[in-house]
Amino acid sequence: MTNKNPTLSDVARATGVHFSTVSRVMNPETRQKVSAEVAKRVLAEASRLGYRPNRAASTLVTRKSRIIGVVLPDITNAVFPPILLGIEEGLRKHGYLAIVANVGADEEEQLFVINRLLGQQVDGLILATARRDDPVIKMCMAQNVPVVTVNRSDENGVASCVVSDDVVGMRLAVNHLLALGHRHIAHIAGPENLSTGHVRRTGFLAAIEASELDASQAFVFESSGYSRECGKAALLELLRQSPQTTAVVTGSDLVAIGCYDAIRELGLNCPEDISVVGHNDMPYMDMIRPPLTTIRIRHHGIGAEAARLILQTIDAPDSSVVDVRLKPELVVRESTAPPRV
Amino acid sequence: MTNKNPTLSDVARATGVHFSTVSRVMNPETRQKVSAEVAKRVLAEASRLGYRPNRAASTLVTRKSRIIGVVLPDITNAVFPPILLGIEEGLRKHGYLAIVANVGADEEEQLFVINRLLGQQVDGLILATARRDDPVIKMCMAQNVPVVTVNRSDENGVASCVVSDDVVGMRLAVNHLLALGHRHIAHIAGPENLSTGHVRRTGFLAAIEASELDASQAFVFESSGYSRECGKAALLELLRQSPQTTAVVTGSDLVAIGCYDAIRELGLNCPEDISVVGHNDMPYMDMIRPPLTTIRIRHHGIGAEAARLILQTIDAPDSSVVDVRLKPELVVRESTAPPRV
DNA sequence: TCATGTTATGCAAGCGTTTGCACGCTGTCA
DNA sequence: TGACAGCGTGCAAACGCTTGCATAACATGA
Repeated sequence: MTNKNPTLSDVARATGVHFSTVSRVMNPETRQKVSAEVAKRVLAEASRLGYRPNRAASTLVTRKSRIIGVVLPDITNAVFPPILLGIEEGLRKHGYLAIVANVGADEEEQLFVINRLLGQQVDGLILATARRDDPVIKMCMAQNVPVVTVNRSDENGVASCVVSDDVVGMRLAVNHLLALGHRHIAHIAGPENLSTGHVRRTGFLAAIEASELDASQAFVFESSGYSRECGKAALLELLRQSPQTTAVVTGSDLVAIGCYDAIRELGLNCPEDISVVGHNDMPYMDMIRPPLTTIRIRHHGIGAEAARLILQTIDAPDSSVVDVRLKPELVVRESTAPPRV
Repeated sequence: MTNKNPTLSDVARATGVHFSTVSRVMNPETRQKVSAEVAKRVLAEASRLGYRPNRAASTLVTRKSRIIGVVLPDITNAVFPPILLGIEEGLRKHGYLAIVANVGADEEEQLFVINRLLGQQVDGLILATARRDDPVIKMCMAQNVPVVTVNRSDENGVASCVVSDDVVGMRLAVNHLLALGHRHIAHIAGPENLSTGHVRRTGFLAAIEASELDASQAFVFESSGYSRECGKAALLELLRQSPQTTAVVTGSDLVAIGCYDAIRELGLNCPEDISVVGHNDMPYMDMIRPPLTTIRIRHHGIGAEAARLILQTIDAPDSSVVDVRLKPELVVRESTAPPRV
C-alpha cells in the first residue's frame, strides 16, 4: 500500500534508543516508565516520521484487537442505523472500532460471517440477529466469545441483551386505545421465534387482561414478518376473521404502513374506520398520511448501551449476564381516534 | 477471549506434519503443492479442532488485511444504509470485511479516524465524506492509500469516485417541470463545497439554459445543509426573494420535506400553489403527503460499484482514476402539477 | 564503605502466520 | 549408472509489536 510505513525500530533508530523504549513511550500506560526527556524526543521523532502503530502486530501479541463485530439482519431497515450509530460512538469513545456485517436469516451464512469475524480476532460481538433460541449464540458461548444482543434477545439468558421494554410499549398502546373508547382491539404480531414478536404479543395480551376488557374482545393475528407487504396482507385477513375490530396495534411501523395500504384498498379510512398504532417511530412517520401514532423506541440509546455492555463484558468476562430494557414512549399523532359510535 | 484457539502448529501436531504444510493446505492457492492425501488429513484435523486462521498474524506478514475502511458522514441519513449494504455485499463476495466509522464534518476527527483505520492496516478506504477539494483525500494520496469516494467526489481527480449523474438528474427534474408548464423554477442548492451541491446547481442551470426559458426566470438559493430544517428556512426565504416561483427543485428529499413544512406554514398547498421535486427517493417518500416527485438514485448500485472499484484499485494500484456515474431516474408522484393559471 | 534499593533502558522471546530455500526421494533419460 | 528434474515436505526467517527480565547507573542508609 504505502511504500513503507515507519515502525517502532525506525523511530528508535532516529531517536537513538532501543525500540522497546519507543514502544513504552507510545503506550500511555507505560509512558511513565521512561524518562520525560527521552519520551519527548521519541514523540517528536514519531510524529516527524508519521509513525502509526501497526494494530495487526499488537493484536498478535496482546490478543486484543480493539475491534467489535456487529452483525445486522438488515441495515436498510430504518431501526438499525441509529442503533449502529449509538454503537459506533460508544465504541470509539473507548478506542474501539466496529466491523459491520449484514447477514440474512440463513444460519449457515451467519456462522460463516461470525467465524470470519472471530478469525479477525474481534474482542466481542454485538448481534442484532438473535432469535429466541439461537444456536449461533450457543456456539459463541461455547467458545467464550463475549456477546451482547441488541433489539432482540436470546431467551436462554446466556448473553446480555439491550432491548426496548416491549411489555411497557404494548401497555402504552393498548391503554391509549382503551382511553379513546375502543373495545375491539387487535394485534398484528411479529414472528414468534423473535423476541420482539413474542414479547410484544404477550405484552399486548397482558395489557388487555389488566383492563376491564373481556379477552374475547382482543384478537391476535400472527404475521410472517415485519414488512409493509406482510402488514397489508395481515390486516386484510385479520378484518375478515374479526370484522368488528376498530383498532389495531402493530409490532412495527412498516406493518402499520402496510395496514394503511389495506385500509385504502378496502375503501376505508384511518383513523375514522380503524385506528392504527405503529411501533419504533421510524424517521418521517410524522410525514406520512395520516401521521402515525406509534411507540417510540430509543434506538440510539440501545446502541450506546450495547457498546457499554460489550466493553464491560470484555473487561470482566465473568460479570453476570444482564438484560437492559429501555423504556419506550407513546407518540400520539393522527392515526388513532375514538371509534365510530 | 477463548481459552486458546488452535493454531497451525496444533493442527500440524495432530496431523503429524510440519506447520508450514498445514499453512499451504489452508490456503487454496497453494493447496496443490501438497499431496492430496496429506491435504485431506490436514483438513480433517483442522475441522475437528475448529481451526480458524488468525488474520492478525497473516496481515502482519502479507501486509494485506482484507479489510476496507468505510467512512460515512451520517449513517442515519437514509441514503447511506443502502450504499453501505451495497459496499458490504460487494466486499464480502471477495472475502473482504468493512470497518464502518461515522464522522462529522470536523477535519481533525476525520484525520484521527482515518489514521486509526490505517493503523488497523485496512487495504483501502471508501469515503462518503468527500468535499470538492478535500485535504483528507490529499493526505491519503500522499501515503498511497487506495481511496474511492462515494456519493460525493473530490474534484481534483486524484481518487476514483462513484456518484449519481446529477446533471442528468437535474435535467430530468427541470424538464418535467417545464413540461407541466412551469415558467418560474427555483433550485434550493446544497453546500457549494460538496460536489452534490455544486454539480446539482450547475446541472440545474444547464438544464434551464438548454430550455427556452430566460435565465432570469430561474432562481438559485443556496441552503446551508441537507436537513429538513434547512429546507424549510430556505423555501421561506426563497419565496420572499422570488415570490413568483411556482416550482422548486431540491437537492435532497429531506430539503423537500422541509419545503412541505414551509408551504404548510404559509397556508399554501403543494402541488396546487407550488410544486416540489425531491432528490434521492429515500424510503417511504411514497407515503408522505403529498407523495414526493423525486429523482431516484441507485444507492445500492453506488455501493456495489464502490466495492468493485476499491478492490480493483488495490489489485492494480496504478490503474487510472475513474469517475463512475450511475444514471438516476425521475419518479413522478403527486408533489408536482401544472402551475395555477 | 558496602549492601540495597530505585530507576531508566536494553535484551530477547514470543505472538501465528507466509514463503523462499534446502533437502531427500522418485523417476527419467542418455 | 550417473546426472538431473520434479515433487512433496521441512526449515527458518521475517512481519512489528509487547513485556518479563537483566543490567547498568546512581542514590540511599547503616
